[in-house]
Amino acid sequence: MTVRRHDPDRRSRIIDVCLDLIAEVGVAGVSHRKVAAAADVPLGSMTYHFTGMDELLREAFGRFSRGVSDGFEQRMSEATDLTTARAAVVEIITRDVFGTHRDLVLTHELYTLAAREPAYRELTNAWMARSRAALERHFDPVTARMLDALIEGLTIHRALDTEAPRPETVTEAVRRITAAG
Amino acid sequence: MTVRRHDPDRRSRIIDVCLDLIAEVGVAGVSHRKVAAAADVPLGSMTYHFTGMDELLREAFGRFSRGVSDGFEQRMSEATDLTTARAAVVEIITRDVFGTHRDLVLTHELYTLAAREPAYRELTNAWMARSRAALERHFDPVTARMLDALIEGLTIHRALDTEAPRPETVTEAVRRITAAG
DNA sequence: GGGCGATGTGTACGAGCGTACGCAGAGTGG
DNA sequence: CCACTCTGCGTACGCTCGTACACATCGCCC
Repeated sequence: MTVRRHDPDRRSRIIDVCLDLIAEVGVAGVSHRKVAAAADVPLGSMTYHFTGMDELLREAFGRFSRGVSDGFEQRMSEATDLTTARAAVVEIITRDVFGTHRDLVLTHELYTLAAREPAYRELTNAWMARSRAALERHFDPVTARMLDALIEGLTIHRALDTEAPRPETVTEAVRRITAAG
Repeated sequence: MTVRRHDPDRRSRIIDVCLDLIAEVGVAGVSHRKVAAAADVPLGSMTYHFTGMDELLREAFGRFSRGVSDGFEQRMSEATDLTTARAAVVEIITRDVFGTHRDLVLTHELYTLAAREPAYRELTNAWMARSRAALERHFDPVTARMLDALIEGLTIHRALDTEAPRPETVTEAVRRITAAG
């Protein structure tokens, strides 16, 4: 009948496609059938590779948050002193994190899940812990914590507000937070 | 047959119940039928009072965001000088905004919708504009903007992180941001 | 009192969903 | 070349969904 396709990356590809689909239509709009169609795999593959929608979602968001964290750490590891560290934070806010609409949407979808279900909160916890750790390479723990929150807030407002904060505002905010107490 | 119940607040009650339901099971889990059952109205009332799910959701989140904004303005209007204004902001972060789990979840659900659909972004825009205006009663526009973002970030982290930022951290962050440039 | 809009409701239909499950077919040991 | 196993797939079932629509009931005006 149909050619039995032997691609060992199928499971992984399903996860990627699932993320794309979530970004497009939201967690609410995702179904086994749609993912299967988008990934060009038979419906049966869904139940074969994943015990259910929940497992798929958790793996997808795990992959996503790890990816964002990687970028964050990368960016911070390139800084060598206070000045470059500050600049790195500004870069993260204004370019990295939600550089793409996809990332923005996915982040909020994850937060929404995390707000309701503890299982997903483990993902956000790990994510935030890694962010803070990366920031603590250059700032004291308390400042790192504030910075992390500031990054979060500015990025969200940049995305959800019509008039985004101007670059100078971001730079100034980072300066104030990182100014020695 | 069934007693025709004449309550003129039915439409309004449906909206309230819808918000509760969203908080409980998420936008994804809400359906006409569930709302109808929870509000104790016949299924037909749904289509009678609302053209569709979208209208219901938009009205519900409109009511919600207006309510939160009201609280925000209230709190800020009580401040009289820099010290009390700072304290008010701290209060907002640590107690008001997402004092209840319900508010937290609803906010994220709204953000998620806003991230994808412009129609809902109008709600978040208005919300943020009002927040900023309230802050500008006590702070210059640029500082107000930063503060708004900081409030956002700290509140989210307070909700989605296992180890919430300590109260002193919040106070200190507000102090740094509002310190004269 | 009787007719008639307006208001509100019950029901039925078709679409889309997750999941279970029987079965095809490739690989392998004899 | 056969038999058996294990990977992977197609299909069908039962359910929930949004929506349309025919109909009941109320208040009002003549």
